[in-house]
Amino acid sequence: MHDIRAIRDNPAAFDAALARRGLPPQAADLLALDEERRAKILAAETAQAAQNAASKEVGAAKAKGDTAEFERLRALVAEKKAEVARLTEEAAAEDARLRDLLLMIPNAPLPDVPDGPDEDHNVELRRWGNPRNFAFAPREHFEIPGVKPGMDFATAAKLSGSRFTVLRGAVLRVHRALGQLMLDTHVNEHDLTETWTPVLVRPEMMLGTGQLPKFAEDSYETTNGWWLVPTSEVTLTNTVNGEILDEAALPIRMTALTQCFRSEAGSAGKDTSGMLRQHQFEKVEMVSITTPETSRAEHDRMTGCAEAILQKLGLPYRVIVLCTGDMGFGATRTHDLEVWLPGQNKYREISSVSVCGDFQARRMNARYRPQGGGKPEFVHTLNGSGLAVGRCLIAVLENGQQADGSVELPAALHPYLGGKTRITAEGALA
RNA sequence: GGAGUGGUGGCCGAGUGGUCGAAGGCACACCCCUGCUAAGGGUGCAGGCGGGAAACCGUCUCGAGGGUUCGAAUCCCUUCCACUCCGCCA
Repeated sequence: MHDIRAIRDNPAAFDAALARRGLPPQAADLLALDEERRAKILAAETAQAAQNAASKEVGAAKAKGDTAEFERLRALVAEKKAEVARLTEEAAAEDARLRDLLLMIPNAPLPDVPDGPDEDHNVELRRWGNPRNFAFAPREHFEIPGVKPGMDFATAAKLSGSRFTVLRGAVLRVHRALGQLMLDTHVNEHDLTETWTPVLVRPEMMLGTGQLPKFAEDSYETTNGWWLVPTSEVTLTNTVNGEILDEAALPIRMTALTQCFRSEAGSAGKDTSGMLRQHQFEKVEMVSITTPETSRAEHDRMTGCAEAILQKLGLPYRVIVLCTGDMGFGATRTHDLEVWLPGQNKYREISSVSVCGDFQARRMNARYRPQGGGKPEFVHTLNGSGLAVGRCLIAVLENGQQADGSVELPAALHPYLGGKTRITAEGALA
């Protein structure tokens, strides 16, 4: 959420930021509403002050036994009270209107984010690793003979419908190993605190991180008003919702392995084969809570944490910075990691690492008290996948596939597989 | 699901109709003393909103919403949440 005072101070900068997102200017409308709102507040508070003053006099009049004056003041208070009630209600309504509008406006891109309308204008920052040369036509993950017995879409469709997968045996073991490898790496080597959270949350939390109110159709709501998290960014980030933290406690670095639930509304026809795009998937998430001064450096650090996983697995990838038109709602800058999928012969997103500035913090009212005292300030928040486990499984399978239908697994996984190194063409761990 | 208790400032914790935005403690900041490793003293220190160049002023907030009253953290209603006991249960 944007700070209305910042918009007041520099409306042109605000509209320029919107323009970079491909949105029409809104500062004038917002500020007009803000004017109205402040006028209402002033009127309401002036009336309130009058009522309070009269109230005090009432007490004095009563103490003196001045009945006439007492009754006169009583009437005055009653009159003011009605006026106050009307004006405060109007002021609150203006305030809510303004807030509702602000909640729907995306974050401003940082200056060094490339401009562009869509993903074609994203900029590649670097590549790591070289795609294998296959002496045969590499298959997509769900076509690999050794994978097929462990990846059952028909049964999943019976149970739940499309965009679900049933995993079994060796493939599932690799899936589980990947999650463990990621968590261990982040905990042991990156100093993140492993955290286990609910996946059902109150709507206020979804509002805090920005999924609500604008993107309600992308997530699932339960019959009693909980929401299934589309990412544990929601729970990890909202752990500081409403808090005033000591600066000394920052940065707070968390990681979690959770189920994620997305309705994938609007993605009909996209990635319908395999388990690339699912309604339910597993993801290791990273979240950092920092001061404003350190959030940019933290962004690079977090990007590195995600890259480390792909490097351990020997999976070729590239890092891109999303252009203004492709960035998510709450981000000021986003790095996507795209892993090489030989079956598709392209790089596909496997991680997205964003620095959100104080955008989410303002929604959550999450602050810290600066060292040396002073007023609380909003924290900065960052989140990133480290990594999407299902997509990582796909990458491991496709990159490790052999001509005979078996899959060679990365050495980093072997300890998590009881020393086994491959999936046979028949689907067994060996 | 049944019965009960409770929600106060960054934290802990007093406060049961007016003099309370709120004692005390902790934490934190600055200063003094001491002189050395969980010593002492002093001062300051809730947050939001609005006005103001600023000093500062106004206003709201004691989970939330509503009510009683001239006046509510304190009384009443509703609601949310937490905890305890019982029941059920992975």
